Amino acid sequence: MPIDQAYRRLLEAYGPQHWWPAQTPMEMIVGAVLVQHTAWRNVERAITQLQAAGLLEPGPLARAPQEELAQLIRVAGPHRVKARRLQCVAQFIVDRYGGSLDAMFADDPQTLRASLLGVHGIGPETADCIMNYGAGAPRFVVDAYARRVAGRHGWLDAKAPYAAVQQWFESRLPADAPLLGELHALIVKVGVEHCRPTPRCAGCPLECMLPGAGSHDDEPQSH
DNA sequence: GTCCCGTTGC
DNA sequence: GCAACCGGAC
Repeated sequence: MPIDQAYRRLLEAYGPQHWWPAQTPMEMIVGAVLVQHTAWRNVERAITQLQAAGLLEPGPLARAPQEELAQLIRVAGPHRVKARRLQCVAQFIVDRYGGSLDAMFADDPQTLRASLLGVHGIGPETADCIMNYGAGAPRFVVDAYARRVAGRHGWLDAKAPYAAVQQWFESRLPADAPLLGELHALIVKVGVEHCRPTPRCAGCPLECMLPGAGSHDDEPQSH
């Protein structure tokens, strides 16, 4: 069972990440949409803009002029696409739960996840971010980094369907929302720092877990 | 030029 | 299955 060992190594190396980095649940949801295929650095700037404009609430966000909203989040990549997505999510919260996130998170988890997947702009990864970090459901968030790390370590096929990758992780770990949330955060960190498109294995906390680790003679030695 | 904590539409 | 969305950082 390499994954629980990997979790311990990452936690030891990096410490708790305390995700999701947000002041409120709505900010968390907005961040989860904005971060799609975008560097987090730019998402932070966009959220600051939305905060200043008073648009980190479902009602105001849903009612804002789309062009205006798009300009505010311009820094976060495909802004017109994401403006539309944010408003769909905000409208969903208003329509289905009267704008109350407490009401939304009190809904049955399986029902809520299915409903979220029906909202334009929310795919499986974004839905699971909201389910774990928002609703406190024991869901592992499968992102490109998780696929990359797992694929390179030979744990599974990186191109497997979302549900299959998620099942691989969840079946090997406790059904514990904080733990699964922490693992996702740690995997993002190791992904940003080491498991990049071109791997930077030197100094990686998971270096010694690579297939064939210790059998190579071309690795820089640290002692 | 490549890549970024994806999702949608063709 | 794959391009479009898009600006910023390296």
